[in-house]
Amino acid sequence: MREQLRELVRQALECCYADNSLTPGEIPPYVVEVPSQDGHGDFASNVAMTLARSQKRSPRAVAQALVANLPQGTGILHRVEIAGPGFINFFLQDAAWQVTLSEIEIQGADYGKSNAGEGKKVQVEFVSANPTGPLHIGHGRGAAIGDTLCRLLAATGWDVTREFYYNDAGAQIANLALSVQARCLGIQADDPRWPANGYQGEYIRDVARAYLAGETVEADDRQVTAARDTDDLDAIREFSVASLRREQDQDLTAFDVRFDVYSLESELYSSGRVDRAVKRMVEKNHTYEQDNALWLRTTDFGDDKDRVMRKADGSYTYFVPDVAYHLDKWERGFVRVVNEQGADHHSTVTRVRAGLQALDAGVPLGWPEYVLHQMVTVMRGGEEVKISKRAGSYVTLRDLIDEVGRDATRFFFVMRRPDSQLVFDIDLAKQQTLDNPVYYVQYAHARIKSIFANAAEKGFTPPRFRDAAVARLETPEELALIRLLAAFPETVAGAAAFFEPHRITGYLQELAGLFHGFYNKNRVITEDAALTGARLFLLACVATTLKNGVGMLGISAPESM
RNA sequence: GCGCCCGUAGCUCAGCUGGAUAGAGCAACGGCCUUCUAAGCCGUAGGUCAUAGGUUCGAGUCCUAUCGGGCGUACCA
Repeated sequence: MREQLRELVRQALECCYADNSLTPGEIPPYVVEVPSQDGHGDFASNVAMTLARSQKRSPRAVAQALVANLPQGTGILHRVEIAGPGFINFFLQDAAWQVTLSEIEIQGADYGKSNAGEGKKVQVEFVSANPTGPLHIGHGRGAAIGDTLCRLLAATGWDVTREFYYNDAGAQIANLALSVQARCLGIQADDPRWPANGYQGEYIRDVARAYLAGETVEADDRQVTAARDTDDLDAIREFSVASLRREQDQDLTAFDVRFDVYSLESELYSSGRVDRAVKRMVEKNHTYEQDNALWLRTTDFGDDKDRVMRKADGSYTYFVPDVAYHLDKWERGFVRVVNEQGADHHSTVTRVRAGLQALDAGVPLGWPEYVLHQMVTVMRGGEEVKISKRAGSYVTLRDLIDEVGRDATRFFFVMRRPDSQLVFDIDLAKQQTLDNPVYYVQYAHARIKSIFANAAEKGFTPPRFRDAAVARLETPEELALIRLLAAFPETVAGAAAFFEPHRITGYLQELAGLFHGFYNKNRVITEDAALTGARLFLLACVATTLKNGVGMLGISAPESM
């Protein structure tokens, strides 16, 4: 609907240029939007104000010319007015909205989808936790945002690959192996023989026990049987990594998050990709030697100082394999790559992009894209739940899922802009009342289903569009609902384009709110069969949209609650 | 010190990439209800958009500076 109006405005503008009622020129950037204020029409455009300057005429005069040239007989416009400083307000015929309801029926589970991606390949890397412990709250937010982004991108026509990257070989993993080995040998954390900076969590004991018992563990991307030999550090490492990867997989599965591809940092080295990338940067003259180290001139690409690539001891700094990894992503054909990470990794953004430019491989500026989420604070009983990884006791993702449920956890994690810090109120998330936004949204869906069940007992079923007297839908609540239903596809498109899942939770809360308001004010099942049918049809459209919306968040739409 | 993010109602947050009188939920206050889903519904009040400048027809939104919070800022990942 919005697009149709944009098109009408464009046609009017070209007519004005053609008959010289406006001085011919460019088509300026302009918007057609839903006004925030009731009484300003169904849609409004600022086009006249953006043209006023170049036309050297007042915005209202420009608007006059445009309105005079609006195409006639489209059957959707009721009236048009010029208001305020020069807005053009469009009032649509009620019948124009009926198209929306027809569309929802036709598209069903696909309503809300669009095709901006045109089937092009996008990769989303998220979570990417190293296998040194259970997933914590921060990973949970990343998992929820990343997975939702994948669903949104898929819904807007992208061919999405979900990828998980981790390190199974570095210093932290060696530390993990030593910690498990110590537990195997019965060494306690307060023992002088305990490894420096060893992992003290209870889960380390579990891994050690399983290793000694000769268990076999199977993760999504690897399977290992314990060698039971406490001297074989390599075997302990392999087993520990597999064990913790399996733990993470179980948590992610409980969260309904899955990956298509797992990538290992160690493979970047063993395959020679790291060396190849370094060699190429050297050949392209973006590096220099100084103080026994190899430096990348990242200042050529917007960094505030150059960065060391290869240390005096011959090993690479952390961003080098990251550059090699992203070159690999590029060579795999992803025209877009999105990295979802905690904001504490933001320093890598400039370096990885600089490294890719230094490779001169045709990678566009600003590739890859990043979504960095801020910290999560967990509140219970009005107090902050302290997270202490060192002590080995902290709120894990699994704890949260077990306590408040998958749906509520996911909803809360994506409810805020990734950019802003998030307060996770456990008490609110658990509440079975309408104060809880998840409950509020899901209950709207369940309530509609309940009404359908009630209607069925009285012999009513929701009709097909062609049999529904949709013209009978004329109360303010009904019209507001239809208008909001019509805005769902563009809301999804915006959320996907700007990587902002919270637009979906906001939309769903608003839609649920309008529905509950409608419900409280109007009876659905009445003696008036035609009106009852029309309302049942409307509610079927609301239910479809709610279900599609929560589906994009990976959340269920219960039939009853 | 430098970089990135944030600062909007008492609290938690929106504000659709510069538009009209800045919104929602909770809490507060006032009323109604016992009717398809259940303590629910309606209404009222609440603001110098951190501060000060700037850009322009128009700024919560863009620019500069300052203040406050978070995260980075190692030849750690």
